Amino acid sequence: MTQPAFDETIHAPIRLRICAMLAAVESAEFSVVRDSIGISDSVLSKHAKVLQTAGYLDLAKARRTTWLSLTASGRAALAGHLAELRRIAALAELTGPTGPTGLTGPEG
Amino acid sequence: MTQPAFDETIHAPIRLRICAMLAAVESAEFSVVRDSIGISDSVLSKHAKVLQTAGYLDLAKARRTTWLSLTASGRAALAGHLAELRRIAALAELTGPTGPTGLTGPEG
DNA sequence: AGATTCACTTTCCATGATGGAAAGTTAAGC
DNA sequence: GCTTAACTTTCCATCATGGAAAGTGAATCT
Repeated sequence: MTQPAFDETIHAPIRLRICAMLAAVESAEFSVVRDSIGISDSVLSKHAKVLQTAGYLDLAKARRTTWLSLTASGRAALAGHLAELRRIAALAELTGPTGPTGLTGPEG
Repeated sequence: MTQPAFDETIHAPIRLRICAMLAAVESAEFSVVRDSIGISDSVLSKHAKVLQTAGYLDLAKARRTTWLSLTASGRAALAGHLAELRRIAALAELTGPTGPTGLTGPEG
């Protein structure tokens, strides 16, 4: 199974949204992704290129539209990153103060 | 209950770790946080200041050590951010390709 | 008391990310 | 051939981030 691994390429806010969105589908149109996330052409284009360069995204041009899809590697990296986020979040969700370490402050 | 809200201040990798770590306890020593996360003095000091300026972190000096603790506002912001991350992640976890929108690519 | 150490804090500096705007590119349509 | 649609690149300005080193102030030592 997927092991937790923090991935800075995926972590960036916009790229995290792009990846999460694409994870649920086989592929999506450039314009749909752009509008769903609410960013400009140039910004999506640039972030898509970063993901593509990392081997996480595939850009397929069909006629006039470009279809974006995660590669197997991209899906794996996203899964790993989400696992790591859950791991980090789990620390925080031991229901607040006075957790497992029992650390207390100066006035404790 | 906490509503999902993406928080850029918290999202930065190191600050996310700091917040998640502090969420589980009442407070922790500067040096413990620094070593747990594996960063330098100056980096923790600077990130702590960012969180403090945002009203999320409290710095209390007791004798020689500084204790870090999340403020109520910080806990709320972290909870909101984690909720948003879960929301985003949920999109990705509808078990991969061929999700709810049924979008398919050029060869579909 | 003065020197030293500890535990951070700030400054300095260099690099890399990020975004908006505008210009550039290319296939498709008229 | 000219225009349009749909991106891609470039240009530019700003901000974030980190390491190294200098600075600060409260202990502790001699």
